[in-house]
Amino acid sequence: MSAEAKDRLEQIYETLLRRICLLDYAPRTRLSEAQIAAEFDLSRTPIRRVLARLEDAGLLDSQHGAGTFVTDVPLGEMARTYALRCELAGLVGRLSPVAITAAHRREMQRFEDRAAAMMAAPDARRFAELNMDFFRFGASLTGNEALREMSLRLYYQTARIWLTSITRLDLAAESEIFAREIAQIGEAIRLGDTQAAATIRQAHISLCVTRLRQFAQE
Amino acid sequence: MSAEAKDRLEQIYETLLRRICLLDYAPRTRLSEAQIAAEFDLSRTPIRRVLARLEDAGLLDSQHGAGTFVTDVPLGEMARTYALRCELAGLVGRLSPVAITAAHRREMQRFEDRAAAMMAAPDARRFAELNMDFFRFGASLTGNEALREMSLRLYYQTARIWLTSITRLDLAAESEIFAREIAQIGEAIRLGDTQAAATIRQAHISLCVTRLRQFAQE
DNA sequence: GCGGCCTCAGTTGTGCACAACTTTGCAGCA
DNA sequence: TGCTGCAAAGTTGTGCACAACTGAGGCCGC
Repeated sequence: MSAEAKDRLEQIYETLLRRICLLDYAPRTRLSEAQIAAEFDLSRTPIRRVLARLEDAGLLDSQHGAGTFVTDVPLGEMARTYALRCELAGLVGRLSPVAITAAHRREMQRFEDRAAAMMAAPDARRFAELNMDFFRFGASLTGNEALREMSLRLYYQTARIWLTSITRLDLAAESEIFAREIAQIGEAIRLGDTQAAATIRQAHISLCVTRLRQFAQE
Repeated sequence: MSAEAKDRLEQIYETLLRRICLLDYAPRTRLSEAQIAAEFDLSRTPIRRVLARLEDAGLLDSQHGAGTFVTDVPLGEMARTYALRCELAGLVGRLSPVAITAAHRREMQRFEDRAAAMMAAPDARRFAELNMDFFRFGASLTGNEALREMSLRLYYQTARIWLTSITRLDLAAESEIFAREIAQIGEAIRLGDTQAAATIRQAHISLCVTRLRQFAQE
C-alpha cells in the first residue's frame, strides 16, 4: 500500500515540526538534508518533500549551496499575526463549535493534571509541549476544518516567539497563568459551553501579547 | 543567481494555479508530470516540487501509480469554508487596513472598465479572471500579511465551486451583480474608506453563498 | 457468453550521481 | 600585518534511471 509510505512521511513531518516548534532546532540552526535522511533511513528525495512542506509553512528556509535554516521569528509581523490568531480563536466558538462529549472532558482532565504537574516542577520543555498539545485541543473544538487548519498554521508560525521570550525567571509565573487558563477552560468544557471556552482562549492570547510587548519594552 | 530559478518555479506555480482556478484544468482532470515538465522544458524533479505545493494547497491529489488529479471541490465543506472566508473578508477592513493611494484608485478604475466590458460581452472565462484579479486586489487592502495569505489560500480552494455553478444562463445576471459590487467598492475606494470596501466585499460573499444554496436546492 | 487472471503500458515515488552554488580557510603578496 | 584570491569541502538543486504501483485490455478456462 502506498498509504504506508505517505503516513511515514507525514510522521516525519510531524516530528520535525515539533522539533522546530519546541526549539529542539533553534531559529537559525542549519539542518542537513543528508543528516535527516540518514536519521530516518531514507534517501534525500522524500526528505526534501517533507522539508519543502516545512518551508512552505514558513518554518524553514532553503538557500542553494548554503543550507536549510530554521527561520528566525518575524518579530516585525508578530503583532499583526497575533491579532489574527486572536480573531481566529474567537471564531472557533462562533463557527461550527462542536458539542462537548465525554471524551472532551476526559482529555480536558488530563490537561489539568499535566498543568498541575507543571506547577509542581516548572520545566520549559514540558511547558512548550503542554502548550502545543493544548492549542491543538482548542482547535479541535470547531467543526470548521479550514478554520482549524489555519489556526494551527498560524500557531506553528508564532509559538516560538513566545517560547524564546520566556526566561527561566518568569517560567514559574507563566506556568501559573497558563494553569489558571486551563482551569477556566476546563470549567467551560465541563459545562459544555464551547463558545465560552473559545472566548477565554481568545482573551488569554490577547493577554499573552500584552505581556510580550511589556517584556520587549523592558 | 539562484533567485532566478526560484522565480521561475514561482511563475510555473502561478501558471498552474491559474489554470486550475480558471477551470482550464477541470476538476478530476489527470495531469502528467512528464507532460508539464516537457512544456516548461525542465525535468520532472523541480516540477514535482511545484506540484507538491499545489497538493498542499488542496488543489491537486497525487496517487501513486495512478496519476495527479485536480481535486474535486469539497461541496460538503463549502458552507463552512465560505463562512470563514466571509469573516476574513471583514477582518481585512479591521486588521491593519492600508491607506488608499492614487495607485489603488487607478487600479480600481481599471477593474471598473473591465467590469463594463464584461457587461457588454459576458464571457465565463473573462469573468473568472476578473473575479480572481479583483479578489487579489481586495486582499491587498490589508497590511496583515498572514491574513492576506490565508484569504488567498481559501479563495483558491473555493473559487471553483462558484465558477462551476455558473451556467451560461445566469452568467449575465452574475455579471451584473458583480459589476454593481465593483461599482460600490469603487466608490468606497475613491472616498478612501478601506473598511467600507471590505464590508461591502463581505456582504457580497455572503450573498453569493445564499445564491449558491438556492441554486443547489433547485 | 462470461468471469477471473495476467500482462503491459503508463504513472508517481525513490535513489543516486552530478551540477550549481556558498562558505571557509589558507596561502601568497603587497 | 592585512588583504586578496583561490581552492576545497559541503550544501542544495537538477536530471535520470529504476522501483512500486495502478488501471485497462485481452486471453484463457469454464
